[in-house]
Amino acid sequence: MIVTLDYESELPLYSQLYDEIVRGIADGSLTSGDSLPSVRSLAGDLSINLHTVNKTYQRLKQEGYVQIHRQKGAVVQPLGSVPATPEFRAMMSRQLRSLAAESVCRSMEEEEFVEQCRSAYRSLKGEDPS
Amino acid sequence: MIVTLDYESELPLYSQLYDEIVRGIADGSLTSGDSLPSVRSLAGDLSINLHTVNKTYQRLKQEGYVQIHRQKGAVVQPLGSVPATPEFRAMMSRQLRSLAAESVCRSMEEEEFVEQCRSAYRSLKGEDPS
DNA sequence: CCATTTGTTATATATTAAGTATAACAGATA
DNA sequence: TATCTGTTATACTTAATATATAACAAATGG
Repeated sequence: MIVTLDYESELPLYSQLYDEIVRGIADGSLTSGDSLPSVRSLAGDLSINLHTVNKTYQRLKQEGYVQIHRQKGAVVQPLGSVPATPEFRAMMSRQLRSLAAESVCRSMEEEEFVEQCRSAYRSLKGEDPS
Repeated sequence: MIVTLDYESELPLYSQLYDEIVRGIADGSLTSGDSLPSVRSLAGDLSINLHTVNKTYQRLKQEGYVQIHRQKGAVVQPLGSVPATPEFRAMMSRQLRSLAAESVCRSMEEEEFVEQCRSAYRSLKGEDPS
């Protein structure tokens, strides 16, 4: 799994890393039982601090995406073991409303907006984006 | 237009305020030619600093949502005068991919995901969310 | 048994973002 | 000419982000 970080991004590094790993789980490149690299080795590969990686792993654990064992490291949980909680849905709704508002202001019609969303979803599944 | 700010949010105040105003433009409660409150009066109403409001207005201006005149203040531009630039589409795509990845991990099916997106869009237009 | 690797915890520090507090300036208006 | 407007400048506090070291504890493999 190849991870690239953008130091110019407004998103913090630990957050970018979090996103990439979640994407890996979603698209199947990371699957149940896989171990993530150790915090030290991944930090070394990315040339960032071990605590930054650790913060990412702690968040992944808190959400339930991985379990952390003393020696095996961060182990990916089965896809679907994390429920769509009300908190998640609320967060999703907030973000979607902001995106939708900007899209409306920019004259994006409902169908184009929805198709962008659908294509984002399908791109994870390796399906035809159409 | 009623604006409420959440000091517990991870989003900065100027960003929350930005979102609310864009939403106002999108849903029609703010329309072409309307003047936003002066930075001082809005800051007073919200009990925040004038610079925080000013930062919001500067971003709105930069995006093209408002024009700022010396005495009239921030004047809302016609809906649709801001194009869906490639930069906007890229930002939208990034956010949607993150949302979609988390949704896939949480076993949200494509149709449910897409319907959440559609409903976020429709809620702005006062249409039936179904 | 022992060295190594693992996550974990603890400090300390530097940088930047966010928000506030004041003050002053300049253009427009009544 | 007061008074409103946005604007600019300076200073300050707080919190978030990221880094740098160091040490500890559990598990593994030789």
